[in-house]
Amino acid sequence: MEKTYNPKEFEDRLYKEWEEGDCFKAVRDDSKVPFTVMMPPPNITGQLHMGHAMDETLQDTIVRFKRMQGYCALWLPGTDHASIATEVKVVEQVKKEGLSKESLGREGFLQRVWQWTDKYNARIVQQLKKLGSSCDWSRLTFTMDEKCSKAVREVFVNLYNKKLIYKGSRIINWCPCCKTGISDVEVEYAEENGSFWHINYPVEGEDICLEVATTRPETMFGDTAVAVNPKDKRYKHLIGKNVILPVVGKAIPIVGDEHADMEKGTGCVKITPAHDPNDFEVGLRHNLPVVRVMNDDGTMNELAGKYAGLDRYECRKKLVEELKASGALVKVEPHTHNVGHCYRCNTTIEPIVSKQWFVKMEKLARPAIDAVTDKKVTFVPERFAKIYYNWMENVKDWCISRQLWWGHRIPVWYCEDCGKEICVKDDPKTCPDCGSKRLNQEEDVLDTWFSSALWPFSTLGFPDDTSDLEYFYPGDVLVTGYDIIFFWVARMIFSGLEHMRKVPFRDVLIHGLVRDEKGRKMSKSLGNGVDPLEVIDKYGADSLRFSLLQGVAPGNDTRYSDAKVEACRNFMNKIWNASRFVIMSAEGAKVKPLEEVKLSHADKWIISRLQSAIRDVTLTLNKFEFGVACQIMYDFMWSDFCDWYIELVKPALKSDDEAKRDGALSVLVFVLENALKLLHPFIPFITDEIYRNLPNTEGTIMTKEFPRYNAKRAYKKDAASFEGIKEIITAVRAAKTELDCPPSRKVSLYIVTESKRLISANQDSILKLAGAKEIHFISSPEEAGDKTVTKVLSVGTIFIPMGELVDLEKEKARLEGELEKVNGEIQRADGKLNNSGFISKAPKKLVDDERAKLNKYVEMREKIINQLKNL
RNA sequence: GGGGGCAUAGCUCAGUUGGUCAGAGCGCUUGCUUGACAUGCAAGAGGUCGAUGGUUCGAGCCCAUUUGUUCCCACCA
Repeated sequence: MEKTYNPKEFEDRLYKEWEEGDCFKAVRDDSKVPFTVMMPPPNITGQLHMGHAMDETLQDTIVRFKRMQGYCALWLPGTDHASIATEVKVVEQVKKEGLSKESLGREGFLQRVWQWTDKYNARIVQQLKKLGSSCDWSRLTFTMDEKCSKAVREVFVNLYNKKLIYKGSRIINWCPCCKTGISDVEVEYAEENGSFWHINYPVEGEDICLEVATTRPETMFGDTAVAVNPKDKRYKHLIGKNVILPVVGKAIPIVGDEHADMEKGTGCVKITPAHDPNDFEVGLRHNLPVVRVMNDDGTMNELAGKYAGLDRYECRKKLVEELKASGALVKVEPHTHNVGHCYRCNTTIEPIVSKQWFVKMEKLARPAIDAVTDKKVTFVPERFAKIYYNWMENVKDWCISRQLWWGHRIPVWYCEDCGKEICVKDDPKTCPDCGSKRLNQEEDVLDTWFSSALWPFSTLGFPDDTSDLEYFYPGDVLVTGYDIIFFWVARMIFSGLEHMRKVPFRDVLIHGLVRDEKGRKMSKSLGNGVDPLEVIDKYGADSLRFSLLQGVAPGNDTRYSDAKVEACRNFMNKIWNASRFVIMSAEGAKVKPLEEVKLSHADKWIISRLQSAIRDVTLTLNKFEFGVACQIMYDFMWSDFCDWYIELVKPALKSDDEAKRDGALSVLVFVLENALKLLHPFIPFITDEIYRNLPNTEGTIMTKEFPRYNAKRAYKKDAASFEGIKEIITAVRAAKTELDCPPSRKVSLYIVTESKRLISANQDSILKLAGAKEIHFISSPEEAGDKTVTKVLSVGTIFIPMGELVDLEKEKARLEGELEKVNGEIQRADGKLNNSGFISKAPKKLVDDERAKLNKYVEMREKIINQLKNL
């Protein structure tokens, strides 16, 4: 093995071996319990970013853990066609060649998108592999694959037949740039400085005007009423009369509607049903005509009269001028308001009435809410369930049609002859009513999330009753960020319930965002994104993975920093070197099973620590507490194993006693091998590379059994008593530092203790690690001489003669400090024990422990006081 | 307007049924070429856990109020 950890040397090689060895493949095995994770399919438009890196690392860790535990673990990968995002990109691309969607035609354009897909699909898969993702690539699914299309049609037709899908005129968010409707969740709001134009609408036949205010004056061409509140005394009497629309000169009615807020502005509202969601509702209540005055590209249509063909903002400018000139414009106020923007191109959204397809949500939402209340689906952390409820309980019908070309085309045909609407799974040849062959398919495609919603079962062969679907559905855990709970998680839950009659997964593990070093969201516009591949190139995939898990609380955002990855890389280096030491020491030695080894206190101690680590890592991983699990392994490897155990066994390794040497080595190898297995789900590459170099191993670590807690090997008592040895060593080291004594100077130790046997047995370790030359057991402090440094410990009291090296004043000060500390402890314990509430109500064990502590401290105090006297 | 999150050592953050929980990493101080590792070793300094009140024998941990900060949803004629 090389001297320093060099991940580049083995990461790609190992991944290839895993893949070629079919280690990721999940094949139905009825002797095993399935464990299913569906990868949230990354968009083919994107590169792998830190958010993916975190998402995939979490999933991979869970899956590797479960796989090693003996589950038939399936991690199914895939990619998403991302209809609008991809279409925008490809339009941009062909634009550079002077082409457009229209010039290419539907077929031609889609061909280009497929080319694009093939290229970038491969790229993202490659990137996922670099991370070490152990997914079953033989099942890689693209949301536009044949099997997904089949599922989409099945579901669409079923919902259509159940009347849960309908076509209707509604106000939708229209993006004039993408020329498609987008769903509410795809709209991003931002504060903008605009104006409030106050316009006078003269009342017909009266000498008064109603003043209305608007932020979008150009929509006045579509006004079909002015509303006032029916309770408003100022205007009540005018209800039923008409106002004259300025510029247009058309008479429109004054209606009474609650929507008009008496407190707000003048209390009069212009009603434009075709261009405002609230106005649309008002229009329905009063049976007002819906007059659309804008084209799909954001220009005004012929109803805008002389402004027809002008862009909406150009029209606004000119119209305002005209209103001003005619005196209709009362005033203009500056006004900041939230304006919706397209999440893809950031163009200002125009609410426009339009014919769209919708999924009726009411009936679907109820069971989906119940599934979470009934704990059939559990959000981790729990608080995200609230966000889910909040949305589900107020969910509106889902607009699923998009005026795009890239996506699943809506399976509805219209008969050119009799006008029949046909919705069927297989392309119809003739009209079932009139037999006509002149059928035209609906132009619109479906919202991307329509196919994503089916992901948990479309990937397994739905609607066919496949063996996989039966075995692997429902999934066990879905891992994703909190930003797509609405878009995706909610829709998968109700889709699973509706079409599979079962929830799609039991747990939803929600993680936070990976932010930049300053805590800002990583974004293209800020240019602060960190490329995971560059990080992997620099530090290795394991370091990146570990840094994304360690110290992160479930559901919380985390900051990326090079410093953190570097710290993790150092940990990898530590593991690497410790292993190198073990492997080098093992050369030529016999590694025996633990049963054949006589175990020392230190051996039992480290094995005991290992058992704790096994127990706690298993426990925390089952609860998805990755941050805690990482910390346990970090401390175990670095502190317990490297800093203590390896140092402790070095003498034995150099010993001439073969049995002793082989024994120590057997324990070293045993502990390391188990630790590597515990670490493998987090850091798969380095653990496997080392594992393959360990004696008596064969093949890859990833298919080995995850360690199980062994109570017999917990050695609780031995482990606890060995802590006393560590205490002595630490105390001597500290004494030297406190007195500026070089650590290399060997000192004599005098010990008053009742644990003589324990200390004798570990004499070599103490001498070596504490830097001592001899240990004398004495029965009274005087035997140590009069000038000593004293350490009062739970295993006994140690005295170190310091001769002239000792600064008496310094030692006195130290002891006084110590005395103060002990006094504090006594006071605390005393207080507790004098509290009758504590004595009577706290568990007996705690009270006893406290009493024991008090006794110990009182004893210590006496000893320290004695020592001070001696000085 | 509705709902969250966060506030713990100089910095970034852990702390999940209230009882060795006051922690880690980085940074800082002091000392170490201790034959796995200076991407290292040893010993340290550093925090009244945002504020106030409450529940409890006992509270970063539970409740109420409050301050600051941040996010999501809704609305904004």
